[in-house]
Amino acid sequence: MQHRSEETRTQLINSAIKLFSIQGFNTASVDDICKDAGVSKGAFYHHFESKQALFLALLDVWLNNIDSAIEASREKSAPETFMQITEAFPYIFATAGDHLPMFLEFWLKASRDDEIWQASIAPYRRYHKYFTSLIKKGVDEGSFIEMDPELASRMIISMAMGLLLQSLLDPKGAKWEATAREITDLMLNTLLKK
Amino acid sequence: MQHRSEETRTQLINSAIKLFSIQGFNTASVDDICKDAGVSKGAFYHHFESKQALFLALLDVWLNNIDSAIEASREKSAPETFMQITEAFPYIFATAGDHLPMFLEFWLKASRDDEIWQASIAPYRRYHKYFTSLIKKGVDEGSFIEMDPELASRMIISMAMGLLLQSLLDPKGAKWEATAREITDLMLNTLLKK
DNA sequence: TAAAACATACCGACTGGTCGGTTTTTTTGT
DNA sequence: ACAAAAAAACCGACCAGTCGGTATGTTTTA
Repeated sequence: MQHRSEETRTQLINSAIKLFSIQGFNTASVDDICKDAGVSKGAFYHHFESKQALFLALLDVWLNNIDSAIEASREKSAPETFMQITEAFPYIFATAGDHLPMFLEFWLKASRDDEIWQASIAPYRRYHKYFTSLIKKGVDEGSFIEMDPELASRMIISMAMGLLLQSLLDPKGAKWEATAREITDLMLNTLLKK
Repeated sequence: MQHRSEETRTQLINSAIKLFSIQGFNTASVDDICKDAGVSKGAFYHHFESKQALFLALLDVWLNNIDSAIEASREKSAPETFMQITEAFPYIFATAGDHLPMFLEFWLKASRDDEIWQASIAPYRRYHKYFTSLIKKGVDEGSFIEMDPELASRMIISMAMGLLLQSLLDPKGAKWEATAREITDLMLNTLLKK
């Protein structure tokens, strides 16, 4: 088979996402991941230098997914408009919501591991800048109430993060996850529109 | 000494909070905790049935702290008024903000461990009910805009959770943690007041 | 046939938890 | 009041098992 090597690597990453989400980084052992992927330990260390390197590869995959989602939403709506915010959110929810424990796992590890922190923070800054610029534009055009743009964007992102967490925590989680987009819209319309 | 037993237990809990916050539940070993507390392993397992039992004890301490904070804020302001919300937030921020990694640790473990989930969810339900009743009252009295009370309270709690997380994640974390209360007030005043 | 991909066997460090025994505190008997 | 006895608190060596990682051998690919 030609692409066997690539398939092995993909299998390892998929199994890692699955097991890290269920068990967490520490509890899910390398052996577990290999077993789930149907691959030997030797194959694992052929593709990844260490368990930490695998985690960084996972982070890379995840950030690329979000990147694609944002880009897709930018192409769908007119450039640099307020609609981009509401367009982008469903993508972010869909991508992050599927692997929410993994999401938290990233944050926890990033807060304790500088290598992972550095890998995570750059895209976060990019999104933050993106939202900020959009809101600033809205304020300049008079379509939003007067408010510090950075503050406003931070509040919106906070809303999104909080809602994501609540959909994990709440017994009615599924219900709220489904309406997360509507709540965000309501928030945007109520808070920002004049 | 009379209270030696009690002091040993307290020391173990304090060391556990400290090390779990820094290293996380899995990485911080029982030996590490005992060493930090200046106590033997035998003493540890005399006070706690298992490492998991220690974690549940920590959760109990933390929830009691928040309980006290909420109660304190209820006593300070007139009963069942809107002010209680803004009064309570600084306490919640102060209590949770000090041990934010621990905060995430609780959530992660709760999402994977039903025993911890059950221990965590009851107080959460209580606070949620508390906020909901306050907002419902405001709507009835006409001091808030028309809005589903549960939805409104959920948005506020989401804001608070999201802001807490951001203060951990952001390089300007300290700045935002300091102004978290002001942002929440702004949110409340802008979104809910007619 | 050489190199890349994968499998197997193994290592030392470390883990949560146990256990026999010692010290300290409290209760009891007189 | 005071020692004897019982109970609670504490100690630290130790166990069986697991971990991430390595060394070496076998198969597959180009």
